Amino acid sequence: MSAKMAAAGLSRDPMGLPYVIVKTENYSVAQTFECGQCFRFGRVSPSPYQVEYEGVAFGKYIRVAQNHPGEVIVRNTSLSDYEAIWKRYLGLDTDWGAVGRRLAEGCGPAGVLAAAARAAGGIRILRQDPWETLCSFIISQNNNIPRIKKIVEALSGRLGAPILCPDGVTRHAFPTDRAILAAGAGALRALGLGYRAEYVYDAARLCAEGQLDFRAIAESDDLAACAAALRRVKGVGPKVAACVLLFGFGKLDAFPVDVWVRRALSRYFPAGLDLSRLSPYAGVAQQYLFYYIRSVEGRV
DNA sequence: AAACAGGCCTAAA
DNA sequence: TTTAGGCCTGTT
Repeated sequence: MSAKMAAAGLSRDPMGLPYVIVKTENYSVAQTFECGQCFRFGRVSPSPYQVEYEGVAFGKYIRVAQNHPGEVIVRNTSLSDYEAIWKRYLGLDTDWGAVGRRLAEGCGPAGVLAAAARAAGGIRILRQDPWETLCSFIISQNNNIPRIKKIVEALSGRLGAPILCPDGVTRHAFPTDRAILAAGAGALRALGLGYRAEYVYDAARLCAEGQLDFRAIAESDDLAACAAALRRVKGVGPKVAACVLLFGFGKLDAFPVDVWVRRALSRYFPAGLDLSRLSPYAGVAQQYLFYYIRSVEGRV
């Protein structure tokens, strides 16, 4: 994976934004940001690029653009921020070819998983901020993606640190645990979280009290233990815990089972699916399946 | 207008 | 250990 700034003196694109071009393989920016793993990115349209998404992560505003599957353009970033943040966030430090080969050998050339991999193989699992991921997927429960996005934006806009962006718009970071704690559960309810307000508040409380050790989770290889740690937060069950491990910690073997995946499993694998065949990348297969059945059902 | 949305909690078998 | 209701809120 190579990243380079444009040559010296050309470090800004025609719109005046500093950018980095990354060579890669079979990367779909659209699938990656539309597959439901993150809630703060949206399509930029019109755009001089074939596809372009914009959003906030790790307290910074970026745009991610693409003209073909072999190249990703990260806009509004310095090279050092790319190396320190975006390379990892965008999954550009992972050998996805190896992931694909392992999944292919686990599920064979025919069958639904192979079809799903063909349809959704451009997806990259993002490595999002664990705290933001935890809150976002608590909010996601019994909820739909447009409203999840709306709530996360409301939370950020009200409680997150402002970010002045090059287009003159002020955007906002995702709020810290302290900010949520200070706001109180009532304020969260007023922002539209509904009964999830108490859950997010509880997450903030545990974090602020040091009862939730993200570093320990990040360093552990014991998925069950990691999930158990996350489930100490009220409102975090098996599905949300798995999502946080997959999308917030890059634990690619975590396998969230939601209504869609449950549907896919019962429809396509009535006899059951042996997840160990997909290990240690079962979560990637999960995301392919999720994307696949939703596209079959016309939801994407 | 009843049901549903990338679940989870509590109570009860 | 598994199962039944209830839950904020917006949309269809």
